[in-house]
Amino acid sequence: MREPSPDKQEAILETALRLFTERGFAGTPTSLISKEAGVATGTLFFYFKTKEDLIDTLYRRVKSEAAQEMGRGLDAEKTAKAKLRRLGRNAVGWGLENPAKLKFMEQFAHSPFVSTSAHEEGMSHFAFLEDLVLQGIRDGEIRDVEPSGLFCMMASALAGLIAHALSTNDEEERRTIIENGLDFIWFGMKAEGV
Amino acid sequence: MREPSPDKQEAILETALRLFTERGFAGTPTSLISKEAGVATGTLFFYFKTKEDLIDTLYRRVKSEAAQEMGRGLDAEKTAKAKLRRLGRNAVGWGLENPAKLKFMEQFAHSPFVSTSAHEEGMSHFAFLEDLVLQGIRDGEIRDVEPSGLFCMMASALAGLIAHALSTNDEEERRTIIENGLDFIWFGMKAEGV
DNA sequence: CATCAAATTGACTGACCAGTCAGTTTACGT
DNA sequence: ACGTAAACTGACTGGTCAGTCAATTTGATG
Repeated sequence: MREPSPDKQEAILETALRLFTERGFAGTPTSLISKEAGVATGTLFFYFKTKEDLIDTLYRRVKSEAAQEMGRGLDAEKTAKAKLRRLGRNAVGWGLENPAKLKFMEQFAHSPFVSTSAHEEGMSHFAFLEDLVLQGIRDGEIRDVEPSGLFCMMASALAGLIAHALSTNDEEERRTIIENGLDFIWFGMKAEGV
Repeated sequence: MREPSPDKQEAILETALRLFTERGFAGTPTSLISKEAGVATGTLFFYFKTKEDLIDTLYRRVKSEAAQEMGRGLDAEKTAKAKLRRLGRNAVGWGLENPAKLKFMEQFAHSPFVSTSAHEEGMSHFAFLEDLVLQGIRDGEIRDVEPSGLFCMMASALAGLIAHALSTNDEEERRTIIENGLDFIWFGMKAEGV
């Protein structure tokens, strides 16, 4: 017998991530992925039933990694304000360090040819955020409105912030962009008079 | 002689918009577009040099229409706050009435296979927004930070708001989502103590 | 070492698709 | 009503690509 090689599968996933962000889903043939990953065409289809399966798997991984990274250290903070700031900083930090993964996720999220199930599964990783906001409302720190709306605004604002922060290479300027962006989000959420 | 028929070109553009949002760029063959538009394959390539040319043309149109719609009636408002509220309402209104065009633009914006030139040209339509924010800062209504950052946050927050507003059919709930969302954006931008 | 099942290979296939082009139709000027 | 140039047609082509499969290699196990 012989065990499946995690190396090969890993190489395929890594190569696919890079190529997808460089050339899009439709623009990267599986033949190119396997070639650049140093495996045969058949091997790719041994590890992934179809091209879509490969994309889905990649999405699940990246999304789960992102969620984990963003939640890091949130428990150490006491106030909702501090938690959110930490979350925002984590998110921006992750996005800056993994621009390829970020781009992949954006592309995936807006592509009409991917399964809804993967989308929904991806969202489940962010359940802890819902709690965070609810707790913040209960404590009077966050404006008492429909939490899913706040969550949604925050998420898209964060995505915009990361994209904008990525557009400069000046370290100082970038820091300013991030701080201003996090302020924007916090002022948008906080209860009046806090 | 014979003049080009605006009807045919229009039919192609409309059909392409619908199919692109339903199936993505890569998922819609030109043959299907021409078939559903009721013209021959060759006619599509008579009006548009390539498939990419068709997509670009569509983008330019939609973006320009969106910008015009969003700027509607802004001059009538006096304060930056009122202008922004009006802008936000216009944007959400447009997005709700033209979900296909919105989806198309999102897909386009995140697709790696479209020309950068079209992107940049598209942005030029929104130049008036820059002025709006600058004026607001001068008047002390808006927080005095890098305007492009504010602009960026506002744009992505608006996109998120529209997407969220589209997710419900309950008229009352939708109104609430929009008002809360616009509040989020305004609180994120306004100067403290205004 | 021999065995065997799983991993791996890459040439191949059937489907699909952007774009072409030689021919046909249309409507306008004269 | 005729000539003509542009609009329009759709069968066709050259190329590409997802996925297959028969053959081969690999390595764990007895």
